[in-house]
Parts: sequence; C-alpha cells; structure tokens
Amino acid sequence: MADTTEAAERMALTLAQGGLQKATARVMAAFMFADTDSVTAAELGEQLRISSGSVSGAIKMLSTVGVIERVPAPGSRREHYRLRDGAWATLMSSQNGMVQAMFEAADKGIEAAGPDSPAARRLGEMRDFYGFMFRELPALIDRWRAERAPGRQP
Amino acid sequence: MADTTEAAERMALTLAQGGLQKATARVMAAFMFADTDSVTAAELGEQLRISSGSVSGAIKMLSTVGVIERVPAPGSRREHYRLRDGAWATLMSSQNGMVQAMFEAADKGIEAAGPDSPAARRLGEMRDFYGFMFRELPALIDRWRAERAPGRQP
DNA sequence: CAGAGTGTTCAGAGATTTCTGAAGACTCGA
DNA sequence: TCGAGTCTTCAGAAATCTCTGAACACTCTG
Repeated sequence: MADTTEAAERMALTLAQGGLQKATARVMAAFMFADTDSVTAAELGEQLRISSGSVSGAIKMLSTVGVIERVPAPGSRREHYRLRDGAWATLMSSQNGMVQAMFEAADKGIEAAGPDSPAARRLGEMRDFYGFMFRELPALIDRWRAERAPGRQP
Repeated sequence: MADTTEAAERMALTLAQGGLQKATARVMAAFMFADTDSVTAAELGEQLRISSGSVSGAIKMLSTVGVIERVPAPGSRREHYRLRDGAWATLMSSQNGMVQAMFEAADKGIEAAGPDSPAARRLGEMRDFYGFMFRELPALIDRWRAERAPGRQP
C-alpha cells in the first residue's frame, strides 16, 4: 500500500480548488482516508497539525452542509464524527443555491434593462439556462442515488 | 427601466461567489448588460473604474474559457469583444475539469489505501459518483443546447 | 520605417481570507 | 454543585489573493 497521507493531501488540494477552505478540505480528506469508522476532533487536529479552532470550524461547516454527522459515542467524552452516506451527492447538491442565485440575477437584470434592450436577449438566455439547470441538476443527482441503491424506499 | 448598474453589480457579486475574481466578474456582468453588441477594453475600464491591467487579465481569462471572443473591428484600432453564444453553458462546461480531478483523486486514493480498507469503500463511492457526473454532466449540457436550438446541425 | 495608439506584463501595494491560540462556555459524572 | 475534560468563539497574526500602474511590446497607418 502506497502513501495514503500524500493521496489525502492531494485530494484536499483538489477540494480546496473547488472552494472549500484549506483546513476544511484537509479534514474532509482525513474523513475519507480514516482507518476507523469515526474520528474525533482531537485526532484530526493532531494528525493534520491544525489548531483546535480550525478543526471546530471545519466540523461545523461540514456538519451544516450535511456531509458528516455526530456519532453517539458511549463511554467517551469526546465527540465522534463520521462521513454520512451519499456525502458527495450532498456536497454537490449544496451548490444548487448558486444556480438559483444566477437565475435570480438574470431575472432582476431583465427587469432592470427592459425587455427590448440588447441586454435582454443575453439575460433571457442566461435565465433559461440556469432555470434548466435548477430543474435538471437535482433530478440528475436523484438518478445517481437511485442507481446506487435500487429498490430502496425513502 | 430600473438601475442596470446595480443589477450588474449584484450579478458580479454572485459570479464572484462562484469563484471568479472580482474584476473578472464585473467585466462579465458588463458584457451581459452592455447596450451594444461589442465593447472595448477601454470602455470596460472606464465604466468599471478598474485598471487596464485588470481589464486585460479579465479579458484573457474569459477568452481562454471561451465565453467571449474578439470581434473584427474595421476602422477602429481598439479591439472589440463580445459574449459568445451559449456562454453560460460554456462556463459550466469549464468546470468539468474539477469533476475529473475528483474522480482521479478517488482513484489514486484507492490505490494508496488498498482494496480492503474501510477507506476503500468510501473512496469507491466517491469514484463512482464523480464517474457518473463526468459522464452525465456534459450530456445534460448538450441536452440544453439541443432544446434551445432544435434542428441545428453541428 | 517612424511613431502614435493599444495591449500586456509583473513587481509591489493593498485588500481579503484563513488560521491560531487562549479565554470562556458547555457537559457530564461523581 | 463542583471540576475535569472538551468544544466553541473571536481578536489579531499570518498567509494568500487581487489589483494597480508604469514599463515594455506590439500593431497598424501614413
């Protein structure tokens, strides 16, 4: 088995490119590569050499988005966390807000520019495009979920 | 007609959230709201109050991605640029590299962690997810293009 | 081919984001 | 209720990213 640390750091770099802050990206990668099912904040901080504050912030962000969750940890005072099933689909879903914002920006733009301006044609295309994506992206992600777990009831 | 400048600035803010740098986002919005079909670098700089260097950088980036293009400008020494058709679809397509990088990061991770580790199960799901998206996202964007311009030959 | 008008580059200033670490809040068992 | 252990917060330090503007390069025109 090759160097998992390097692979994790490489993945963190990619995640950071995608918009996560560096510490959060490294924490996310650490979750992916962990040998155990769940990990504690202290373990993450020690392993990645980042401050407790950074770990806390990363965990808060990842929890809010819904890619990790607290695990009941009987007999331990430290909180345990683990990746949730379908984390990557969740992460991508969380970017739908962006698509919606684009749609709304186009809409407001048309209002501001008036319907007969040259700008209106461009803004109309933009609105249509993001409207399409706003409808279709969630459907695509749902299709992935269905393919991965056929026959499950919600 | 309401204030187009404010609508443009608002759109630029959204674009910046999406990862474009601020000057580039403002230039992109200016293209969307322009009253004319094409604009010059000088016009952009003056209108947005940004330096020539920033305008140059923004134009370079937007050209590279393929959302704007140079327009032949007979009788003018200044370069003219305009939005290309399907700019937004192009912009979204340009993010496929991200998806591919995620897929590859997962793949390398499995190699590094070995097939029987707990990490391998998580990394396998990640690889499958981004593999799916890498196939399906371009198809989705193509469907948009087809819906928008039915019956065209490539 | 000279020169005016444009475009590009890049070092450094400036703005912004991110991280740290210590103070304080919280939690749970005794 | 107390106190040890853990977590969160946040002001300021550090790191990073972005913009500026002047120097340089390029490209037409006459």
